[in-house]
Amino acid sequence: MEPEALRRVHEVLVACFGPQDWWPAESAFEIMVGAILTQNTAWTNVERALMRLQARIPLSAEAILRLDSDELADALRPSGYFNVKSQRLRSFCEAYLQAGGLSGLDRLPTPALRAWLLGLKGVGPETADDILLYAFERPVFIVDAYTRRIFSRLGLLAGKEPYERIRDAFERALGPDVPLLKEYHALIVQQGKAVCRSRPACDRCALWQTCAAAADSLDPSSAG
DNA sequence: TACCAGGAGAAAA
DNA sequence: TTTTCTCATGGT
Repeated sequence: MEPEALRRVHEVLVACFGPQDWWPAESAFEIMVGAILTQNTAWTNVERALMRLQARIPLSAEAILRLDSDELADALRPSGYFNVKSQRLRSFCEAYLQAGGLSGLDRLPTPALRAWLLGLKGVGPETADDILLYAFERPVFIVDAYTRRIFSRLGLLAGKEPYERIRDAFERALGPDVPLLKEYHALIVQQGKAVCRSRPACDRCALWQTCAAAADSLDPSSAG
């Protein structure tokens, strides 16, 4: 993964979409809850679920654990997979409190914190890195379906590389720059929504084509 | 009506 | 080890 190519893509995405200022949440704990609820789910549905949950309880691990299981699942219904996600959220809250909450976990070095997250049921690599980057402000790169789609379109990824290989390549190329890593992922999500799965790109990908043209214009080797 | 969305875990091959 | 199946609502 060429660092220069990744920086150029970032320039193009900033030019197309502007600053994103992510993650949309009021607290680190809300980021963690959102990261679990957004698994394979549109963010608008996650927002509905968060609103329903906050209409019932203040958003805290203690309050979630006090909530009846059925009522928790019902609150999460709009985010889909509500039975699965209610169990995952409860087990996350139990482990979170046991580990000393935000301050307790924040004392861990990044590799240990990542290992702790990955040891939780329902937290895979993407969710763990969402939490590490946005809730704990640790320098990790998040690899999601949009990352694979966009960078395979650009010819920079084959698309089926293992998660860790892609993450490592991006982190080495971009360096431990938390604001950059946050913004880059947010921009990828914005761009990813404009890129459909069909090949070659269809009309729905007009925005993507605009960005691709902008990328070409920034690439001195592709002039002409 | 059919497809897709900011995944993860379990089972099957 | 890799692939397939399951979980589920809401928008287009």
